[in-house]
Amino acid sequence: MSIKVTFPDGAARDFPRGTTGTDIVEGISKSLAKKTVAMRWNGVLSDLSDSLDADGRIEFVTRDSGSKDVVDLIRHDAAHVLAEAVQELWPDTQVTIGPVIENGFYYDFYRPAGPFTEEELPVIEKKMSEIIDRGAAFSKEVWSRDQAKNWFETKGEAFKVELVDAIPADQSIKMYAQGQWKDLCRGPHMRTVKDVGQAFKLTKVAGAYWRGDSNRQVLSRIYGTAFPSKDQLDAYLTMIEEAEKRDHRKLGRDLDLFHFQEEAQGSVFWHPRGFVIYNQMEAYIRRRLNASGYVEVKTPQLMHAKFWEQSGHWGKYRENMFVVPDQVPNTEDDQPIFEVDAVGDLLALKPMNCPAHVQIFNQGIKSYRDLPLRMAEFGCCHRNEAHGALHGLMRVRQMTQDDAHIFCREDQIQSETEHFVHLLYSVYGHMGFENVVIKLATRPEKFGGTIERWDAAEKALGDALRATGYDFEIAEGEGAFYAPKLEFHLRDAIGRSWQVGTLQLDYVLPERLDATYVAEDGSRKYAVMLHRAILGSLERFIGILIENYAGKMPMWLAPTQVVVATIVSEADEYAEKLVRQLRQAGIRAEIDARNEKINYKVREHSVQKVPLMFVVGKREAEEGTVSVRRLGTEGQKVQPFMDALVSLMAEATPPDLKDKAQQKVA
RNA sequence: GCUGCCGUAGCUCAGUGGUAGAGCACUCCCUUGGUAAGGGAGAGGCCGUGAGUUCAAUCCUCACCGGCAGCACCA
Repeated sequence: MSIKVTFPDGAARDFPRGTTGTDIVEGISKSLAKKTVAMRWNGVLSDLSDSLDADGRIEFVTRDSGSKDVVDLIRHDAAHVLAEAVQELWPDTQVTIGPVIENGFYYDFYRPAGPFTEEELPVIEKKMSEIIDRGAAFSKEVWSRDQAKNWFETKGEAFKVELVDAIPADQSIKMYAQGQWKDLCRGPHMRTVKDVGQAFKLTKVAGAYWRGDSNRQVLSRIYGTAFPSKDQLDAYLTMIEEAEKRDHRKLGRDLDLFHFQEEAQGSVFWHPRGFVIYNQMEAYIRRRLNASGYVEVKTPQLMHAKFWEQSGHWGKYRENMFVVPDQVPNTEDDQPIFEVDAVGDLLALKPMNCPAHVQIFNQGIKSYRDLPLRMAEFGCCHRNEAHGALHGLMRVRQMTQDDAHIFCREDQIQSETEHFVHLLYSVYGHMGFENVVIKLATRPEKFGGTIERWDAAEKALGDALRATGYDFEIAEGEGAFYAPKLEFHLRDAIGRSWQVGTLQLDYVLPERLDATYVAEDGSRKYAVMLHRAILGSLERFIGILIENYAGKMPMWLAPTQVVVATIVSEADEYAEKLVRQLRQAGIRAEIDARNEKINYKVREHSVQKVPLMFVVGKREAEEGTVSVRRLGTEGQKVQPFMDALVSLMAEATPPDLKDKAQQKVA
């Protein structure tokens, strides 16, 4: 009996049934066999030692290819080595899981003596090196459920026992041994632990909940990363260091954009320079919304708790709301400040704008002809986020969203979605973002409404997305309880992904708050609501912008667009005149006539990331010129001031207005 | 909120059981210098807060507050 094995180049050969990948590769060439650590069998990444029982396609995974397969295998195996090292050092430590993640791997442990410390990492790394040098081969065994349970129970591995129990009955239980050490694992693995190589590093320790459940045991997680070569590891570590320099929290302080302080945790103090960016962004998005058929409204910050009961927020969202007693505070020192025992005495700061927008929709009677109604608000919302969740501008307690609600008919969902996605991509394009990840978040376990409606809504969103041609992922079960949603994610400097834009399809709120319109046939129908935001919160979006540009904001957003710097004090008067003219032209210009050398001024404004400098000395003052120096470039260009002003004005035009100007010309 | 680490001048950080130091920034003086740091002087800190140990605490212990990382939660 033989099987037919097809190679990547299309050639096919017969091998005896039960041949292993190792047999095949060794038959081809010793040098290839030496480099090969795993295979793809019919497209599935597999152990090289697997025996092959049917016809199929084979592809060898070589360690020096540097492919994602190899990197993942190295990291996965490194996680096993990490676990063995930890158990060798602290035998009473229990192992749990150790997956590969985007830039490395981690392993969660339970150590009775307490969590690991940073200081222990080098010790563990050393032990890992030893284990790798010992070079034990990986070998796979398929065990029965009882055998696996007994083995882990005997070893006191309570977490592993739970994992074994969780494996579906129809799946086999695979154990991988590396020498004496064995772990439950779905594999695959490389040939030996030596294949991991020495280009690995443990990066940090942190707590993590067992099975991601905050009610369960906190485990001690060790993060690490590994690469095929030392050079790649070093390059990665350098990249991380560089990325940390663009942390918006650091840049916010260095560039005097904003600050936080403990009396207002999670709320931003925008400094004049930072608020320029904020205002530019708000003005930009307001123009875009106006041009896209939105109307703008403003609704109350504080509303009665009864209102939130009606909207459903009081029940579902109260723990995230800031609640304020509707009472005069007691001024007696020995008395409680407030005496509140009923919802009737409470107000709440709005965490969302949607219910208030429904109130505006509900004023007067709406006809199907009024739909879609796109209602926007730069709504300032307060959410009582957990302390540990706060993160600079990315996660705040007071935020302003470029929020809007589209009230529409069921048959308008798809066209409104497409309309929105096009607008969103146009905005992201203007902001310089190309890598947008879209997720379609589908029905969660707990959901409101009917399955039919969910299916229809998910289909509408999916169809609309497909019509726009953008790729998207499905985030299974991640939808809001009332509706599926689209999430638009951007990355920060160190690769963390943040949701910015969103589009949520909501049938529930219009029904709760009675948002109806008169249909063509005269009947009353509930409107469908699309909750949508492009930037998400302005705070977060600006945080991402700062990191994306490493603080070097494009001209239209730069807090200071140009500094006129004098070389000698004889040019002061000329410089003042230029700044006046620049400001009259709407340019954000500053003068630097300090008693400092030009080198010093150039350095300082470069560090402050001012995009342009007009340097003026005696010569320029006499000739009516400026010496233009652009951030990030060497050398300068002397040109007449008016020429420089005209090109600066063009460059400082916001991208949407630039587009418009171009359209006019065309 | 949970786990761990951290908390000294505006910033970045040294440091010691006997109440503190550097560089940059800041103020003043000298210097008018042609594209990334000219020279000098000065001012600036209840060493996060509160208890405890000690003859003595910025340093040791505990609690609290805050920051950071991860988790959980989310724009």
